[in-house]
Amino acid sequence: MNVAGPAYDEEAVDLGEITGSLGFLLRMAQLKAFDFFFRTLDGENLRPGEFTVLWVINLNPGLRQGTFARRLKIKPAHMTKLVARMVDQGLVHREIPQDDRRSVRLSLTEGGSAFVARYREKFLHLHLAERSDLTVEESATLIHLLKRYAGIDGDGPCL
Amino acid sequence: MNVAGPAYDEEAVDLGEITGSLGFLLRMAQLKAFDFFFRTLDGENLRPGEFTVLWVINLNPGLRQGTFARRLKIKPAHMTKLVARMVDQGLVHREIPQDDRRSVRLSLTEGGSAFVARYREKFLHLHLAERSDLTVEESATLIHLLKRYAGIDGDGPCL
DNA sequence: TATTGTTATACTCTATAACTATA
DNA sequence: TATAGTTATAGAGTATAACAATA
Repeated sequence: MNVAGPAYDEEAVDLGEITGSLGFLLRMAQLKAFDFFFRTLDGENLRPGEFTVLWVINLNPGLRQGTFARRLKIKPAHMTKLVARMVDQGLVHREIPQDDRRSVRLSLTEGGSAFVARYREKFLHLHLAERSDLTVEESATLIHLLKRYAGIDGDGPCL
Repeated sequence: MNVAGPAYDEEAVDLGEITGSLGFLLRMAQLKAFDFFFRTLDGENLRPGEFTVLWVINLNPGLRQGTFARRLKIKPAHMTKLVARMVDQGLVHREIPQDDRRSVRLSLTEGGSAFVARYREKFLHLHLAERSDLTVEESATLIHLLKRYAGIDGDGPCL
């Protein structure tokens, strides 16, 4: 059972068929991606989830809070806290429209736009770093298949 | 009430270049995979992370707690709580070896083995369900690329 | 009555540091 | 001193339900 493995002092751990589990692999891959993220943006006051929200508001100013939340699969209660924090940081502007005063429409402040602009390059550059061990073609395939699986853009009914 | 169609009343949200971000896609994919998981195992007292730990202990009985934790990228403090819970549930057995009494060696109890055996099929069957929208070939490619990216099994130094 | 968002609570996972008991 | 694991604390993310204001 004991083949000459890579780590002599570390006991070898057989993962068995669980390596065929998409859920397991997604978790391990996400840990690696986050590792890249935080290593690259070390010291910056920036978290992946928050930047994504700012990014999408920047591209779609004036849409309702719930619309953003559903699209990014963020729960309403969590979205409230996220938005409140960003408002406190002076990045996001909330507006209650007269035609439906239950709703909240979101847009970025000048500071918010500047924030997105400032980190845009780092964020996009990160995509290359994330792919490190794969070839350019393999990366493109991985991105494509993940989009398909997650139902983003592509063909399906992408609510 | 709103019947047919991909929601005409829902405002369209442009995600822009962030759909090329591996981190973003991994998060969206993981949400979908977890959704499958909990829908398939609805009502069962089973969480993906916990089952994975039991699974790996079952395949490698007697290894040290820290070895399992490092391999599954679980932090020591969290691992302690996970193991304590499983011991309380009568699934896991802890043993302090005489040659190094700082360490803890883990194995499954009879109940633990039975637990893994009982859910094994559901867990493996889930892998097929997870892939739903992709062809068999695409699924295999996705699994392969994720393994490569995450550094699991394959070629690299898989600590 | 239904919907939009908020508040409150709780639990999981993560991060960190201080601690123990061994080595 | 260093290591294996524990304890304690804090924060983010998620889930849920009850709630207010509005439709």
